[in-house]
Amino acid sequence: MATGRTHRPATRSRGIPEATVARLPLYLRALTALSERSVPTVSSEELAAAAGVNSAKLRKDFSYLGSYGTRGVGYDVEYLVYQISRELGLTQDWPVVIVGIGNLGAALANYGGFASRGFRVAALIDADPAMAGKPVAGIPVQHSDDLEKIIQDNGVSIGVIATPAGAAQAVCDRLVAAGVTSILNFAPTVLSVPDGVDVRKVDLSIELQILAFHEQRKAGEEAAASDGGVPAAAARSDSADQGPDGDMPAVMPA
Amino acid sequence: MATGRTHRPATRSRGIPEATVARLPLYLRALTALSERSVPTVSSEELAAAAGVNSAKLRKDFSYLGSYGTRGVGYDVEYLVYQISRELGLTQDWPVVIVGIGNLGAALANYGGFASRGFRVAALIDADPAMAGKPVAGIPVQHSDDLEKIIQDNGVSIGVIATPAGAAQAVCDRLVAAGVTSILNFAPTVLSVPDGVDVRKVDLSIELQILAFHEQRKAGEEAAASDGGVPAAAARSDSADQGPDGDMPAVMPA
DNA sequence: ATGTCTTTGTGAACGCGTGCACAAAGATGG
DNA sequence: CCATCTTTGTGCACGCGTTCACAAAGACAT
Repeated sequence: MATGRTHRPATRSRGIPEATVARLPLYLRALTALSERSVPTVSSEELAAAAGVNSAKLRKDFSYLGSYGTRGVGYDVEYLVYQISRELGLTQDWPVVIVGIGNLGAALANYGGFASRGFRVAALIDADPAMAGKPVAGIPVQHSDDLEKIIQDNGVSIGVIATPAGAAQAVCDRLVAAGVTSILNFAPTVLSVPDGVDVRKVDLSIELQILAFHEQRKAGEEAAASDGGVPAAAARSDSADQGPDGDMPAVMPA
Repeated sequence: MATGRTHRPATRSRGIPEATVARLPLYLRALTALSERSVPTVSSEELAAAAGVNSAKLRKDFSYLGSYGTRGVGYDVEYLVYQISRELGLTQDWPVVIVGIGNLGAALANYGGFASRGFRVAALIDADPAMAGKPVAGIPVQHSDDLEKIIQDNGVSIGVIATPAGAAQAVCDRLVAAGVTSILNFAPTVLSVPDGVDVRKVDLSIELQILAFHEQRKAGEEAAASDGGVPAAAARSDSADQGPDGDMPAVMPA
């Protein structure tokens, strides 16, 4: 997962476990693909394979939504698409603002999957006056002075933060004060928000570091295995290597 | 979290829980900020607040790495930065390739936090011949025909996929065949990989849908609370509303 | 050297999530 | 109408992760 939730830890919503909610979009995507191929029904086994999960898990997930399957047959694709969409709240329109129209913000604005399911980019906002009026993805960028007005006029409740880390908390505070209650944060910072506001973060750097951890471990194991069983910490022959298992309070490449 | 892991489910690496590994980058970021402000030591309480976690959790996380704190005082910032960096494998250099230089790929290439900690963009790869040679973020884009050679020449073990969904699995297969063992996937698809290869995914669409779920729930609760206790599904006055709790196997806005 | 005070490190309990394995349900064919 | 076969829905057990609460450890003052 390239993400981690913040806040709202144990508040099981209407009995649907958080882990299940996180998988529903996955199922929905697989089901939509089946729907486009006009497949009428699908078994838990097939759908689970398409979504990359265990079939028992999938069945249990669906059981939280209700009994939508038919034993001996499987699930009706269209029906399930509708039920999951409704459960996720995708049968209504969600206006979204993107704040911070740099490289990433522009990429997000252009992202097709954005508009595809109930989400609509209501406005693009940037602090740079030079950006104001310039169209990105067909939408004119507006200056952040008007942030509050934009939020209120469009009834926006979901905000995307794609600003530099330094500006993120201030933007977040303004969004929340203006009425936004869900935030998707791409800035590499921990945001603090009042209760009742959901924050999800997407952090490239964290994901890479997690991969590096496992990568290092794989390299170490492999070296140990071919060496003769010594559980060495890390042993890569390429690239400059620091002390193998040093304990010195050294400085870092930062 | 804007992510979910795939594969390597229970394989506790060297005794460090996966959940802890996922938090180490967070601690590292907070510690680096302290280090830049020349703060010598920090207590678990302070650091936990900066990282947005519980202090007991933080102490337990650190206990997996060893006893690096001093009772009555706290943790030495520099020392801890080094230990976590080493544990995450950031004391070595990780060449990374980005495949798919569209809006998102370009944004990633330009992302500063990329190079900051041990990661180096070794190459940008795209399937479009028109892109070949064109510099993005100061690095010339190379054609995907040369993918295998690029991987091998640079000793790349981490690949980032930023292609359209349709191309992702094919790119993934080629990366893995060429020797990549860790993949960060931005394409909205489930990738299947052989054992021993780690995949982490970052999926904007999924994150938004999770937010929408909670948002809908909040709106419902609020309406129920002000209405008189009926647990209605959703009741927003703005924007067109579908049937409130319909059960019909209807079609979807897709 | 001794006492006090702060903060770590961890034992233990609890809750969530996962996966097995099977009974119940329904379709299908004779 | 009955038997068989497929597939769902779920009870149950297990393991991971989180949190509490406290004993042990060390700093610091006297």
